[in-house]
Amino acid sequence: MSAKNRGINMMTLSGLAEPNRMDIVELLREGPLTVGEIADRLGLRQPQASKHLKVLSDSGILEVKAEANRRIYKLRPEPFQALDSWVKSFRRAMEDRFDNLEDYLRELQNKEKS
Amino acid sequence: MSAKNRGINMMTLSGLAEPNRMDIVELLREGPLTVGEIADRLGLRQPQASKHLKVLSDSGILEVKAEANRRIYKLRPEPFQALDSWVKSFRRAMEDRFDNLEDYLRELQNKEKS
DNA sequence: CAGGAATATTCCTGTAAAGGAATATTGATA
DNA sequence: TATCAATATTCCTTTACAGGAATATTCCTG
Repeated sequence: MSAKNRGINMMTLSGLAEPNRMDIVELLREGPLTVGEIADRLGLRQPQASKHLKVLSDSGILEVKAEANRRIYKLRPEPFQALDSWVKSFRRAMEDRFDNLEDYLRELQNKEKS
Repeated sequence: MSAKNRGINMMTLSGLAEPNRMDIVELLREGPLTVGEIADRLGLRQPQASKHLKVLSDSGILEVKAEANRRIYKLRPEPFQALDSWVKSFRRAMEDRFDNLEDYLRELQNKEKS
């Protein structure tokens, strides 16, 4: 019943809003990688890498493929598409209403008269 | 000398990655508003509204215009443009490299032989 | 200039989340 | 099956941050 509808999944944002996780995402641009490689390349300890990867997976940003011993993580397109739509939806707001502060000021003035 | 360069400002993400602040941003789509109106419409207490607005301003997402007693907050386009560029820059990564997990698996196999 | 409205700030408290260290789990291999 | 490599999980501690309540600040108006 909770989990308000916000046009974008907040987990995507909070997932990305942490430096190490952002670095992981940037690294995975180049292609899928194992936990070990991710940790190495970013200078993270393995457990922390695993934890961040879990957060990113739970938020839908990454997916895992188990390959024997290894877990190979890669980016999922969906959250990025969603983020793209969301950001795009601001274009109109930006162009239109933004700089008619004037209108709003006039409104305020009117309300003074009460 | 810190503040790593990440193609996107993390403050934009952490600014947005909080439900009340996201709600404020969504609300301000419709146009600029005073602190009091924002608090009213979102059912926030005035001090919390002010605090969130401060975070959003400091992160560059909002700007303020002082009008006598009131402070009128509105969205700034730049962070949204930046976010748009950043997200767009993933398109190639998505299309190209994503689903050649196969390549990576072969790589891994080769490394086994050492 | 006293009082009130709009907003910001401070202080306190609770909580979520990140890092460190240790350990558990799973799969491959000798 | 004992062992090793790769990864996940747990427990602990510290820290960042959000909300509540109170108070400060600023500006307007009688």
